[in-house]
Amino acid sequence: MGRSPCCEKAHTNKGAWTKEEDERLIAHIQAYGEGCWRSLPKAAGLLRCGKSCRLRWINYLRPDLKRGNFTSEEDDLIITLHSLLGNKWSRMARKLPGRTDNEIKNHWNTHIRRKLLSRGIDPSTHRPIGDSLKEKKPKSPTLISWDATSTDQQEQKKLKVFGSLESNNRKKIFPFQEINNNPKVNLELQISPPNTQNPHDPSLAVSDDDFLDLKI
DNA sequence: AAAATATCCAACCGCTTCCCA
DNA sequence: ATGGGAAGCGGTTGGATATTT
Repeated sequence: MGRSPCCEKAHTNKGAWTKEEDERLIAHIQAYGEGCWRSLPKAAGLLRCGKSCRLRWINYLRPDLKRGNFTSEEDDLIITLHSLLGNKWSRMARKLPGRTDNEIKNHWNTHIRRKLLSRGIDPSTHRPIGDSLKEKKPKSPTLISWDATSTDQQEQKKLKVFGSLESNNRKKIFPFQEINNNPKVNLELQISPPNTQNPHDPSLAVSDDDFLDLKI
């Protein structure tokens, strides 16, 4: 007794979308808006599962998508966000307007991971590979550091970021100390895990999104 | 020029979370 | 409080394209 499938799979198309399918989906969403993905395919005259329609729209057809190559600033932001969030691609996408979670995930796996590895940095821990092997458990607060030395400009600049939360008095404090103005190169982050729950007053809970409301 | 291999990324799958009756 | 359906999310796959041999 499994769960009922999200859609009738017997008569649905799979694989790459055709131009006509794209046009149908765009026309339908322009007319009726997003949402109700389960019923959308039938209403739009598409032989697709609702999930597939949603994905196609979000990852490819949405008019606000940026597309094209990632800038080095976007790369840096992704690295920073990944060090804070891990593989929370959709959360990262919220901080990168015009980019989708899928796009960021693919870019991470194909470009950024390799870039970090070539610099001797473990992409999952953001620590030098040697350190990652030596230390099994990071102490709290977690220190994340990496060397992103720019070889072309021979810049040696550092940004230190200190984040902290104060839940007792309804204040969130993020004293970010920028030692230099260029976050592209040697970057060290010191973070503490967000205090997402206060047993005494749930209204004081701070979301990870609040914690990440950084100006990087 | 052809075959083999590597890379990229759109799309799928299945699990989790959210929401509402 | 709870169960079920819908949406969201992240890991993975597979096909198209690029590069190398």
